[in-house]
Amino acid sequence: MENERYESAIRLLALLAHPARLRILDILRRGEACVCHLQAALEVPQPYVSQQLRVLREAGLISQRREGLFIYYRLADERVAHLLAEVLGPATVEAPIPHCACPRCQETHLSQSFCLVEVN
Amino acid sequence: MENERYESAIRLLALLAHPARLRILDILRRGEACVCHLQAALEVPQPYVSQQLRVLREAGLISQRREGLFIYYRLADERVAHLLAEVLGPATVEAPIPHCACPRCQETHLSQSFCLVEVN
DNA sequence: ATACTGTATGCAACTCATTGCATATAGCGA
DNA sequence: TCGCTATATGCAATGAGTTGCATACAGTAT
Repeated sequence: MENERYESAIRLLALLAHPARLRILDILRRGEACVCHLQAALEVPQPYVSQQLRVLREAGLISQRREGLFIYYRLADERVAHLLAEVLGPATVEAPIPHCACPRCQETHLSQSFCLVEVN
Repeated sequence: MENERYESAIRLLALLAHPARLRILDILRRGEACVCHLQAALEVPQPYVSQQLRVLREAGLISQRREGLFIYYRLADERVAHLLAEVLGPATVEAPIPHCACPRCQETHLSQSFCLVEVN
């Protein structure tokens, strides 16, 4: 079928055309993030985040990696980064997220503090 | 609001994530086309085509031009061509459309016949 | 005027994704 | 083993877009 090209494109576009999923992908294009991180950024219930992550995962757009209790997600489809750049512009620097408890965020907060100290 | 960027992107993506609209835009990126032309290509009722054209028009993605009874539509937003190239690949040559009655199609059919004659 | 053709509009019915929430699972530490 | 935290799943209710169809409008020609 020739119109498989259309169907495939539509599946991809429809996945991006969603507030929560678009924000998730926008965060992930800056690098890995755990669920609690995404939850803190979106300010929505955790099951809701997991639900959208499942949709994106089953579509092959993201992949996951477990590290203890935490599961880190990342982009798995390079088309996504291109599309995001097209519709959102280049990736922006991560805005500070109100209290995310994951170890990675703790590190970031620490290193940021250190940076400030060093510069001063 | 910062998330106006997201909303605007979502509106655009959602407009493309639709079988009829995506095909219409894919045809229009090859150049102008009248409604009867699109109708013949999609093989759907004419009111259905006009309806989707209205959606695209009100979103500013396409513009129109009247010529007698015929109304020719064309892309009006250059982001669309970029996005289509991203998700569909480069524009393909127009496949022959089963009997479209508009003058432009008649011309095309004629010139194609002439071409064949010349080559032979 | 009238008839005809190309295109647009309005609206109801239906479909399907979205969302909320209760609950289940997985790993870790005591 | 038990409790705790991070994450996942299932399912029902809601809601928004899609689709079909009857009809209206706009040019053109006779």
